[in-house]
Amino acid sequence: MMSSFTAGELEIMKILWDYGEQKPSEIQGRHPRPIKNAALRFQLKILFEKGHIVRRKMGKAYYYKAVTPRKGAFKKMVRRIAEIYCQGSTAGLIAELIKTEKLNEAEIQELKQLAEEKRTTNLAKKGSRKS
Amino acid sequence: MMSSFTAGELEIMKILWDYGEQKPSEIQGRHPRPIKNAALRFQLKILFEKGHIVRRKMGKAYYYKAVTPRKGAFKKMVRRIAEIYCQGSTAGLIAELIKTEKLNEAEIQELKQLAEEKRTTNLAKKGSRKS
DNA sequence: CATGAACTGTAGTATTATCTACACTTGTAA
DNA sequence: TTACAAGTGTAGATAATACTACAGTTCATG
Repeated sequence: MMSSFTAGELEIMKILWDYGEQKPSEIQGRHPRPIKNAALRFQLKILFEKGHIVRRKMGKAYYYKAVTPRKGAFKKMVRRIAEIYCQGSTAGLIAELIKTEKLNEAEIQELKQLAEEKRTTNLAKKGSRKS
Repeated sequence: MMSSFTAGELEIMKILWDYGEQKPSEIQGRHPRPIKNAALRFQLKILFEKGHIVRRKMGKAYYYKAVTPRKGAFKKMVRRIAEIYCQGSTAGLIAELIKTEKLNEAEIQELKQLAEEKRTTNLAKKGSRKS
């Protein structure tokens, strides 16, 4: 569906996002499950053809790098999950998460703090829009 | 990967979650894209075989109903997105959402309120554990 | 400059997801 | 009770994903 990633593609994208430009054997070593070098390279090829990664030759190997940004993929997944479980509302999604996820005291304080910061930032924007 | 849904399966599960027990033609009418009746029924069959839905005959049609709960699927997707984008921390995920999603004044207040309620609930539990 | 470890390209296969076509069945209403 | 609209089951096509095998290429090194 859409331009979202398959499970296998995500495994690889995560490694590229986490560790930056790498050659296949490096990715292979960081892969969460045993995967043959050729199988991995085949998936890299697909990601390359879809435009999610680029590559350049250095020495005798190709080094692969993500071009589709982690944040963009994140946003897409968030929209989707909000769509399916929270009538499309991301605020509703956050509310649901606060209600259902385990959070300790420090984490809750942190979230309240972030919410407050968000509020003042919003107000500042609103103010500047008028001037 | 895992026992999570494919894109097509999710489209159907969402309809079953939203509208309850239905027959294929009804689901077809609510499907987000044009889908042939037989194609839809084929996907229902897969979901049935995987145990995500059940069916019973009423009149001449089978009526399908979700048994896999919406909340469980939600949790699974949340874990996954937290894994990929927030080092597995759901608190980190919530923080990221607060920082990056558009939220209006009322929504922010609501979230702060929820966080506070969560805090007091946590404290209550901690207290009762001692007695 | 020969050699071998490290890479690459690609052809072929298995599996899964999705869709299509079509013939058979059933309930109901005239 | 017959006819037909509404449903059903299923075989087979197609496409995408994932994996395997293997032969060819490249570069650093003795």
